[in-house]
Amino acid sequence: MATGRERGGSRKERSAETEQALKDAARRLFAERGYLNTKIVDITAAAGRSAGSFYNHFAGKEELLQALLKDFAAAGDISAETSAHDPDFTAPSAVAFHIEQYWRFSRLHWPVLRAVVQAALVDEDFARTASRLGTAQLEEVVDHLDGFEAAGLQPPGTPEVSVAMMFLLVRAMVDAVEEGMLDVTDKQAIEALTRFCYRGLTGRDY
Amino acid sequence: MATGRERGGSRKERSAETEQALKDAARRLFAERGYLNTKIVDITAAAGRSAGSFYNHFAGKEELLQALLKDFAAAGDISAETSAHDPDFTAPSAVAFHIEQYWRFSRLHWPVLRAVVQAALVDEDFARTASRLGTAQLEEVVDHLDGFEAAGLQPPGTPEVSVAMMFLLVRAMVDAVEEGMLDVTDKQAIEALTRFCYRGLTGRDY
DNA sequence: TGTACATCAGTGAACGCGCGTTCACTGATGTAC
DNA sequence: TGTACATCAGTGAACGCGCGTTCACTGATGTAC
Repeated sequence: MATGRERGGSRKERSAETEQALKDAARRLFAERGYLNTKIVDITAAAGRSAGSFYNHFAGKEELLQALLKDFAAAGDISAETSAHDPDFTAPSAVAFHIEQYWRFSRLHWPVLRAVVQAALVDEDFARTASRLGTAQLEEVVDHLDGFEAAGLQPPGTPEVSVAMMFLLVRAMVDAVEEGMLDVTDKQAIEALTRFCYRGLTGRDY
Repeated sequence: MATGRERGGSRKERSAETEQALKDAARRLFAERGYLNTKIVDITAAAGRSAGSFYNHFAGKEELLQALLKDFAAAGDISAETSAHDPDFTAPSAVAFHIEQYWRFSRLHWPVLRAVVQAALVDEDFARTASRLGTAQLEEVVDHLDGFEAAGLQPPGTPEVSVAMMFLLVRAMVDAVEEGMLDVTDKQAIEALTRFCYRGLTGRDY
């Protein structure tokens, strides 16, 4: 008996099931031991399928990761919820909002984001993807400093650099927490980041 | 003719030359294409030696990287110059000093630091090393916030988290600059970081 | 509805590539006498 | 100082491991009539 016993339905259903099982297993293994340390047989084994089955669904590990990326882009939390918000960083609440959004987004998609960063070390295409992911938010947010001059505030550097520091810090912090180097709750992290960044950007206390 | 023509001297000298050539080549290749993408034959070829020669000097790529780490630890700029300094972050100059130190250190040793991070993805031992490198500075510096209460200042989080944010940000910024994602001079970067961090830590303008 | 054939997801052993590592060999440097 | 032998850095072809990828095969689902 070659095909699954207890798995049901039509061919398409079973194929979709297997594909999903592979993606789930991959996401879990990527998170556990990293993209580079995860072998294809590890994925198929964890998904309860045979090695050969993998290639009915993906041309390779890279394509699987692309699929994971596509899934999370489809979820589209990046700019979706960020659409209706206060675009003026002179207000602490605006900074707080962006920090929290970006924090939650980064933690939620951490397994995939981390996998992309690791894949980028070895694969040209993912290097570009990673670079894009890193700078995507920047452009949408640079103009949030536009009100500074009128408010008599001076950002710590050029708008680009100032905003970049904010995002770099959040990402670095997520990494540190996920890697277990820093032991804080989400709430603590978000608060500390918000204060640090609001102060850092504006020069106002908070 | 097996051994080098134009390379001179005693056995020990020639051996030391080769070892140095391998280390130089490795450091260069690690910087160019990354630790994981650098094969042992790449190193030996770049050093103008044969593949087998490598193992007269190192048991593997990991041990070579350990040697590079040792070299840079021997240079010992980490705490050496940081010994005589102002340990009170209520003073902008103290923050500026630490930022600049850490910035220059990170950029100087960037090839090796980056290689260690990459090696950590695949090698348990380097994971520990990388973790240590990441937190080494923290402990030496947490007490620099001790004067805050007396000065009526409140850091953005616990002392650990506050100081961690500073170092994480500097490191993230070095990465961004080295990877070409951000285009700033050292001077610009150091100034922006100093203002951002001094403000972020103290809540004072600067 | 039943029968005969086609298609397709899945299987797992086998294949083969890339690369790390070994090893018999070379020729020069070091040592013994 | 000269000769004979030992040692050692370096060489590069060969070996072999790990892992990605293929492929002949199975058995179930889908289709034709």
